[in-house]
This record gives sequence, C-alpha cells and structure tokens, in this order.
Amino acid sequence: MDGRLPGVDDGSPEQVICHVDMDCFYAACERLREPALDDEPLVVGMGYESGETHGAVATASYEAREFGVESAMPISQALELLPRKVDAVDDPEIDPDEAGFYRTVDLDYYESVAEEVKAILHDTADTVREVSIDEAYLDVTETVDWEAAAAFGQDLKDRIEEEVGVVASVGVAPAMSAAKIASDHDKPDGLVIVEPGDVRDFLSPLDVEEVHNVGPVTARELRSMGVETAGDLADADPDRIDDRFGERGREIWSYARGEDDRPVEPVGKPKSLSRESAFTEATADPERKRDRVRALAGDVAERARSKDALYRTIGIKVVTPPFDVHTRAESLPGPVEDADLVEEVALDLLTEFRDDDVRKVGVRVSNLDFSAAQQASLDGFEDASAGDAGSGRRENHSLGAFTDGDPGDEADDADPQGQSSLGEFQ
DNA sequence: TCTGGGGTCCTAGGACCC
DNA sequence: TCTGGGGTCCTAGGACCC
Repeated sequence: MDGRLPGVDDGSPEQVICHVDMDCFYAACERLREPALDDEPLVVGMGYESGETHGAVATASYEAREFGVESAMPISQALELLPRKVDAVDDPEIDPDEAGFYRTVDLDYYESVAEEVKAILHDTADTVREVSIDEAYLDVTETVDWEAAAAFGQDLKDRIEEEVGVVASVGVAPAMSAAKIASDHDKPDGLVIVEPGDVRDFLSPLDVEEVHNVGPVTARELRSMGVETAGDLADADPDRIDDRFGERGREIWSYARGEDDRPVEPVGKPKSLSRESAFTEATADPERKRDRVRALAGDVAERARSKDALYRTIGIKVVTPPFDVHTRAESLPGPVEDADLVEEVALDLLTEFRDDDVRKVGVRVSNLDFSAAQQASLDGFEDASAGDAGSGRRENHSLGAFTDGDPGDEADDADPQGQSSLGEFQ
C-alpha cells in the first residue's frame, strides 16, 4: 500500500495539496528587522499612526493574543487590553510587564519578505496559487505521495525558516478546503497531514464556522438550524442547505464532507482595483469628502496605469454611520485609461452624499481590460495610444497586427489568453 | 467597541431587446 | 390591452476571505 488509490492512473485524480500559511506574518516581518521585539507582545495596526488610537489590528503576536487582542479589533480596544509599553514610562497606572509594542503596517517591506517565501514555493512546486501575501496552495500530486507528505512538509517549513527567517504552518490534504483547515489546525509552527481516508473524521468535530465560505452570518443561521459542527453540516440534508443558501449551500456542504475537486490554479489578472480611506471621525463637510475622493481617484488611476489596465466602470463607496455601506457605479461605452475621468465620475457620484455624515470613502475601477497591454507586448512595441486614450471609446481594437489581416474573427475579442493569464503574477 | 483596506463572488431587480 | 418567454447588461447590496 503506497497510500495512493489505484484510480490515480485511470483519470480519477487523487490530489495531494499543500497549504502554506505564515504565522502572524506582519508581526514576524517586524521582528525580522527589529529582533528586540522577539517574544514581546506585538500589535501591527492598519490605519494606525504611532501614538494614535485609531485603526484596526492587522496582526497580533501570540504574546499579544494572551491579553485578548485579536485580529480586526479596533486599536482603541486593543490598547485597553494591552497598553503601549512606551506609555508606561509616564503612567504609573501601567505595569510594564502588562504592556506591549505597537507598529504600523508597512506593506512594502512585508511584500519584499513575501517574495523570498514565494520564490521557495515556486521552487518547490510547479503549480502554486498565491492567495494573499502570506498564504498559498501548492499542487504536489506529481511529486509527493502520502508516505512522503510529512517529510515534504517539514522540509518546506525548515527551508522557509532557515532562508527567510519566518515561520510557516503547513497542511497537506487531498483537497484545497481540507488542506487549508489542516494548516490552521496546529498553528503556530504547525504541520498536519490529512490522508484521503481520514478527511471526514478530521473535519467532523470542527466548528461549522471553520468551513471555508462559512462566515459569521451563515454560521449563525446554520446554528439556528441545529448545525453546529462540520460533521453536522456534512450529515445534513443537502436540499435543506440548498434551499436556505442557494449555490453556496451546495459548496459548503461539500467542503464539510471533504469533497472539493477544485484544481490549484495560479491567480489571474485582477477584476477590479480600489482604494479606500476612513476619516478620523465622520464628517459632513463636502470639501473634505471631495478632497479625499480626488486623492483616491488619482491613486486608483495611477495603479491601473502601472498595471496596464483599462477600465470600463468607475465607482465609489461611501460608508455612513453607524456602518452603512453604499456603492454607486457608472459604466462607460468602452474601456479607457483616463485619470481625469476617474476623478470626474467619482466626484459626480459623490454628489448624492453631499450632505451626509460620512466615515469612509472609496474609489474603484472595474470591468478591467488588459488586452491592449497584451497586444502591445505581443507586437513588440509600446502601445502609444494607451497613454492618452482620453475620454473616448477604445473598444474593439483590432488584432490584425498578429492575426495577419483577419478582421472578421470577432470571437478574438474574448481572447482566451487574456482571461486565464499565462501564469504570471502581479 | 465607535470598525482598516484590498479583494472575489453571488443575488436580485430593472431596462432593454427579440 | 394585458399577455408570453428568453436573454443580456447594469447597478446595488451582501457575504466572505485575508
């Protein structure tokens, strides 16, 4: 028995999937360049400025979690649980032993560390799906069998720790959904192998909210139906789950049973690009709102330009107290690259909220089109018109340059190569 | 406890077309 | 003169993920 099912050769694939998840990645990065933070309670805050109380917790080290600090928690709340160590100097109320360190998110630096980790992953497996800065799936079906899975996972962990200096948790299972749960199961520094025959037993006792795509809302509703664990969900009547949750119902039901045949695929081109920003406190001042939207529009347009993305839809997001999210969007006749237009449309959409109290605004471009850039690179020269597409329509640019004059083929507009990316990453 | 920022996908309703 | 059905595109909202 080599751990592989006999069916592996006759077209019924038994996948071997590895999920890699960095432990407290932002905090680990901060410690990499500031080793004095090792073993200290450490909170990395987003939208947080040193000395301030605004923002939210992006990552809390395990030492900080001991104090009750959690991810996504408001910094103000984290500070009540875990005061800043620097404040203990002037404040006799604060016990320095019950205090911690706070740092601001520095994504550029974390990206640079992540690059080193990703290089190891790509060196380890041919097929890698980078889910986020600190997480990836590897398909190692061709190179790892179940007997070797534990050694493989340990080697990968060792390599990441030795070469980069951060710690990863690793899960290996026959499906993406199970592998993800496995990597999370013994965090930090975890290594969990779930062989094909053990998946149901492994998942069964877990809280239903641990199933991928089951969030707080769905979990609450499932509990009200008497479904508390993944095992309960796996045993539930699928029609009942379907009725309640539609398309997603069948999905979470399958995941709870360990049934998930999604292939590991590299992430393609983005579908939208956005920037958003919160005010320190809600404001009704129209000029402040407009100024912020102008700045965000400029950022988004610049980011799209740098990625050679044309866009056909421009939208805004407005959050009003207590936390009501409103979105407005407008589609253009054809894809453009035009920073002035992004600003103009965004400001126009904002007028509806001119007099409202607003705590956060955002700008987004979607309906992205990368074909112009692709054609430019295929043609081997710069697409001179991409820089000044203006407010005009630039749809249906012909592909004649390399189809050698066959303008009748409208189907080329769908450009399959453009859809599924060629395995390149942002 | 007054809640950051960047994404994806799904659903539902309305406009419009044939 | 209220009577079908199918399809697409667009907008808005919501749930979820990291």
